Amino acid sequence: MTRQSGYLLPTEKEAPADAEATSHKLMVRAGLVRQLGAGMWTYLPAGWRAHRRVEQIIREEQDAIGAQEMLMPVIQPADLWRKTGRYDIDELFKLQDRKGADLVLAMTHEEALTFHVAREVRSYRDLPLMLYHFQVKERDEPRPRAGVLRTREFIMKDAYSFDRDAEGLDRSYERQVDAYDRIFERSGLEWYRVESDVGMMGGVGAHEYMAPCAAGENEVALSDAGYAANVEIASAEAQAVDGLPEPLSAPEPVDTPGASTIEAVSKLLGVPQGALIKAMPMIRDDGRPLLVLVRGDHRLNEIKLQNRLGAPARQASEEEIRSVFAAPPGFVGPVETRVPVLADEALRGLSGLVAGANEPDRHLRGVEPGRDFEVNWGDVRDVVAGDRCPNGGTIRIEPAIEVGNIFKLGTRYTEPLGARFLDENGKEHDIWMGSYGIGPARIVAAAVEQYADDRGIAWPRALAPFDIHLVTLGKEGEEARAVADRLYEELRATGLEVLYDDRDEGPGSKFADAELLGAPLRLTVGRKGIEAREIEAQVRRGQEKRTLPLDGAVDAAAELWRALP
RNA sequence: CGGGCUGUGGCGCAGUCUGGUAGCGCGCUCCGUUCGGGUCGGAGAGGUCCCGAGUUCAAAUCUCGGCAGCCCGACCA
Repeated sequence: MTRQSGYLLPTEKEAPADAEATSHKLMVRAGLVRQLGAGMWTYLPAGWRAHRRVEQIIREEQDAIGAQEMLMPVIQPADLWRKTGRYDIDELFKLQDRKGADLVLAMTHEEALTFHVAREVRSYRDLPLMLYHFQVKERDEPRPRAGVLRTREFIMKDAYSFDRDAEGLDRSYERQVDAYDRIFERSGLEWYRVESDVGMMGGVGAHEYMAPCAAGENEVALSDAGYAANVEIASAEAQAVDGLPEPLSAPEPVDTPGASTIEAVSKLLGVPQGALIKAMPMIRDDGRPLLVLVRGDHRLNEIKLQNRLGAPARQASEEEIRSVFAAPPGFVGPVETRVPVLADEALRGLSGLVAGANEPDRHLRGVEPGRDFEVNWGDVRDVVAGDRCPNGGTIRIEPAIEVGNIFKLGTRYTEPLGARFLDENGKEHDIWMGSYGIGPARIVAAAVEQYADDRGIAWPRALAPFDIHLVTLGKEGEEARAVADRLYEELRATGLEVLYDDRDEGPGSKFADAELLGAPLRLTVGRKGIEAREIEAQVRRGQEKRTLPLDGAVDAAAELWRALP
């Protein structure tokens, strides 16, 4: 029953005062969602419709690659999480039952499913296996934000593959890549598949699916030549520095009183920032110090550094800089330092550089890595727009929202949870595992972000809560009302999802609400049109209007709808 | 976790500095009017001023403590 007169669709003229993101404002204004607390959101009927449409696309594509839908609990024994070493994650909600037993609210379901697989799968004959469910995830986010884009509770489709070896995992992973490509293609979103960091998940490979939009929390490095990677791991050739100083035969000191920042030194000495060596004193996880160098106009990428080192590292405190690095903060440099040096590739081959002198108010110029100090090399900087891709393209950087991610986990979870199988020779092996997540709410929000205009949402056809918004301007007893009533029934009979605005409102507010809610096609039945034996059709994207003959209007509308994006 | 901001009918806000009857717009109810782009007029309903303690004859307003929400950053499976 989707007559608007009886449907809970509370639209608002004004957005919540504290909303910033487009999707946050519009999803509230259009009556799709309401907030219950920080990072806690209720889906009202129309919003839940959009969510379910996304779910259904995902479900169909998962089923199509042989994944089997199931359901696992959110509340779980803490022991499982202790076994995989994830119990101490801050984002994990922890609680106790009345007996004092430790429980957690699951943030994903690797532990639970691997627990079951460890018990039910004994033989290579049981593999490969692909399972999934749609289930609430709970995460104690340090900072929920932007409406439904980052919440503490959300529904995720998470799928898990189980294979006998790495080759099997590769095949399962490729099947999910195909399924995900189809899911996002069908959703109508603009999207990229990008290489990504494996993060805390552990494992051996990962991709993220990104939907570009202004409210996105991630940055994606792209090139027209087809390169696509999360900036967290993106790699490219640095642009040359304009105006590098002439090389010197040996470093020479130069007074730089008070110039402890790249900008200050650059200005004081009249050299470009790219001619400076930015020296970052770091302390590795095992306590060993390390001096990391990047070009002055570049930024250190801590994820790439961590991957290069194989272990986390943090910035040294000022105290540690003085004691361990024997240098005043702001004037640290690689020449005659007492700690190992790791330099970014962008510094390779450069000379005539300026670096800290490890004494107060002084720098060295004419520095050349390799000649003036021993160095290990690594790619540890953020790429910047304009860098050259290995394949020839030029990097640009766009904000994007992560709408899906896929991981090759390997034996990260199966090993600690004892998920093993016997091969043909009766020999036992760990099962190889992959995990594949999608957040339907983010797909909904990304669609709102990508296609909104100044009047409201403009859904892609695949995700709209309603296919057609039928608006009657006729009052009870008028012909326009009777015609619209009939049209409503006939449209529904074709299988289209129709929202019928039969409210006793003026045309202005009905049109405004329809454009705010954003169904791809609006049909208007009014007295003027009836007299001319026609109804008006307006395509939401671009607001193009046309008239359809009243006779055969249902078929004409359905045909028009099918042609929409 | 660091920085900033905000809590006043359903929504958006004023009032707080300078203590003294709680206000405006939208929305809501009823009557009339209008009816292809948020009509117009009239009459109404609706508020623990986030919570607690304190100062005072008197607190939305001053003081102290707490809670909640938002934004930036850190963080983020």
